Amino acid sequence: MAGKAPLYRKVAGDLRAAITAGEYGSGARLPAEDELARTYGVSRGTVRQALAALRTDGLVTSRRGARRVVLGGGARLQSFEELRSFARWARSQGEEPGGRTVAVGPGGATEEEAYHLRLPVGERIFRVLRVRTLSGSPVMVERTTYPERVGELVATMDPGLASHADALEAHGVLFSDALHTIDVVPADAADAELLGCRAGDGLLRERRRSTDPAGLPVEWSQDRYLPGTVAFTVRNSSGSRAMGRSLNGS
Amino acid sequence: MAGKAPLYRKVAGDLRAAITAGEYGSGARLPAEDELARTYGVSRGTVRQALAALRTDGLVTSRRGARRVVLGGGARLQSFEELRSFARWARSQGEEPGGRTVAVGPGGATEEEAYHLRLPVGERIFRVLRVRTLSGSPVMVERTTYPERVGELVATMDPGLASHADALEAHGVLFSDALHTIDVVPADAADAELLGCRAGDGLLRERRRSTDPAGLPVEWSQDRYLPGTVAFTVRNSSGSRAMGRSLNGS
DNA sequence: GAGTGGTCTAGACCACGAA
DNA sequence: TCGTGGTCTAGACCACTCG
Repeated sequence: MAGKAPLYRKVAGDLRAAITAGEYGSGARLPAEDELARTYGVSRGTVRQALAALRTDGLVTSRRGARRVVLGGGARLQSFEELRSFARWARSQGEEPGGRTVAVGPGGATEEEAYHLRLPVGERIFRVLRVRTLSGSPVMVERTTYPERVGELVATMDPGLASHADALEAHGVLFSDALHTIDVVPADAADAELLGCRAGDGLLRERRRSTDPAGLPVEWSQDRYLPGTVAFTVRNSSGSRAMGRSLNGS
Repeated sequence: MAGKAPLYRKVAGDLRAAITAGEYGSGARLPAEDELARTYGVSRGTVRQALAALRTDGLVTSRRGARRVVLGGGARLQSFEELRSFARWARSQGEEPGGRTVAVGPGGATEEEAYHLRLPVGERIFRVLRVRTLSGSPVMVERTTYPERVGELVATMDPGLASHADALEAHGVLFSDALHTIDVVPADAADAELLGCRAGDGLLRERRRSTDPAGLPVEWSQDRYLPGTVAFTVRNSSGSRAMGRSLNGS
């Protein structure tokens, strides 16, 4: 099984397991690349590819001339998949994601929508307004705009569907890249009613445009989270960066 | 000059310039790797290393079997350096960063501080409270805890210094990795007074732990931004991720 | 000075996409 | 089917760290 996985992934997986199992100890030095290559019976290039992944995940450091150092395990990585889909992320956190589609329908693209979806103003698009819940409690209002070809699929979906992302992927809509902007915005009247907060309360806002491998926009979304429900986590390094989303644990 | 830069960086730079100059056009297909290798007179491996960087920056896609596609230029990348230091980021945005040190002094690590700095509770640490400004207006309150060896350097610095990061680096304190958590928190009385807002207003909070190449924590900070002043931007892809911080432009 | 990671090359085979 | 990106190898040299 898993015979399809590339070699470097297997090496990375083994190393990750060994590190999180504490076989090297936090702060310890990793074996040299040459030695790892011998140990795993692969070339040094493959080992380096595996280590690059661990570097991105913040598990090890790297510095020319010095051995790699194991960074404290602590926070685990959250993948692009988990970041992209509220439902997948929630499940990975052991929460039960839910949702209710408040409104869905076609319309003409506003200037903002047209800009983000790279369409002419007035082009036919689909808008979806949803309330997302964790264990039954509303935590987020999601306003998404889809280009026509994607929106037509979404419009036919079950209003109670937990994950649009899964369904879209099953229809061949691929998500490849996303650009997120995170800030604070006061709740408007609609937000207040849907989330059960007061108008004017500061909400955590995430705006997101996702594109497919060909660079075509597939979604433009504006999500507003109730304070204290989620936090976004970002890991970055000189040379590599990573991000995820986490439940608020404080 | 810059003869010291690795080859793949030069290739990446050339490609980046060509792309942002529109030489390929948004949505266009990039030349094949083999062709780029011939064009630049380097091996395919080097071209791939350059393209990996562009992929991380969200400038091009990649899919096995298909040519790479140029993604819309739009938002430019913000580097780890800009993300790490408020002052450097501000300057990169054409803003004039300022700051005022409200309080600084040694103390014993609280449980939270000890956890994040990986020290025993009660260990000697330094706390710094600063107000950061853009063009003279306060936009952020920064509460930072440093381990002793770093804090002693910070404590001797000019209270009006714009960039602690630059000064620390000059003293050999290296920042290599950082983990950020972003959420919303109501302003307390101190925040309200320092930022000139009302207590209870929602502030954008960024908590951050930075470590050096050896994995030793060098800083634990909690920053609170006035709403509407900054937004964090994150770019991620299946296979690579990036993040930055941006001025609020809405 | 020895060890180690960073860079680069040349070539190979495979999996997938598109014509 | 053919071109393309993804993976892997073997070996080389350099820049840097550390004892």
